[in-house]
Amino acid sequence: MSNSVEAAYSGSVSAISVQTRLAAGGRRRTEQRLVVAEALASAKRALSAQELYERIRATHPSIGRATVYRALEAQVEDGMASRFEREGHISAYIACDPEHHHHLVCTNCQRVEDVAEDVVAPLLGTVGRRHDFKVDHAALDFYGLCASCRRRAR
Amino acid sequence: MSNSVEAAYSGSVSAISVQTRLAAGGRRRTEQRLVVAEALASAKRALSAQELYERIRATHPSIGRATVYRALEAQVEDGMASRFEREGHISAYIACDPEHHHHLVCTNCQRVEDVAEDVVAPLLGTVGRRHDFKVDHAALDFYGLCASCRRRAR
DNA sequence: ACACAGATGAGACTGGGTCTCAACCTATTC
DNA sequence: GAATAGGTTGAGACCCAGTCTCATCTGTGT
Repeated sequence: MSNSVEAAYSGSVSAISVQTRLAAGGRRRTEQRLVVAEALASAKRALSAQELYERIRATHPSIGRATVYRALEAQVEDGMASRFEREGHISAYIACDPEHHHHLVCTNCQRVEDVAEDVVAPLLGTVGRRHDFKVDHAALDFYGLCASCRRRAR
Repeated sequence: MSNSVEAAYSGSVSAISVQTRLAAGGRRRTEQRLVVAEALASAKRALSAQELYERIRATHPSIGRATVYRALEAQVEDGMASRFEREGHISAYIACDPEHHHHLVCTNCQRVEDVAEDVVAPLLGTVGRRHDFKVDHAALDFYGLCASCRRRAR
């Protein structure tokens, strides 16, 4: 496998932090897990496990389907990705920073943006107080049309 | 089938509005759809389609599995219920008012509360403005421990 | 280098969900 | 109330995302 995988990392998720988190909690840093993380990070949109598997197979034909599923599961657990639901009862995954867990999902182009944390943060406290409920985690996903799809629609 | 189905309705969702919405958009009012709506409404917690099917079979052994799935799907479309994801990639459903689409899900007892609408409503506008994104719908689900489970835990 | 334990790949398997189709209802029209 | 049209139902086949198993391999601490 190529070491260009490293170089492929760019943008908000640095290669170093990915390297670190790939080995979180007694997990091993394997080529496959790195490839899956890279493929997801470079997608910049929500992909199902199956779609990701097929993409990866183009360049790494020997990778197993179960490996991709397991790697995605591990990434979600370690906060490197988050999962949400797409139409048709299938899971979709997107790479993300551990601090940005809420998303704007464009229902047209499937592109995903992070929601600014300071917009949603106050809500968690408010909700907990108002309902006497200890919020552990929340899935705040907004679906709609992104700016460019809206422009194109006209 | 009994007409006690009607009587079973109580609380926030009135029998009349259910009757009306059961026939929304050229849909027909059938015994089965009414039974499914009733069973979900009286559950007061999130149930998977399979669980609901089994509950209903206890009193209506002849109902088909597909019918329950279809009825739930229709209810979600018509705003009488909403669907969200439970651990293990399965969908869970809960009856709700068309105005209350956001939930506090207790990860211990699976009970679900509605989030007060006025708490989340401002957020939709804010998010749309901040990110130049036309929010169509949002899934705002908060997971954690409800007051009574927290008390019991001590 | 060695040993241990986590990770992998292939494929069987599971089970939630969907589809098909003939028979059946519900609502509407005459 | 009979006729009609078209949505709905139940049974079971079917699909496919996701999981499990197990022999083999490989990363990691010593």
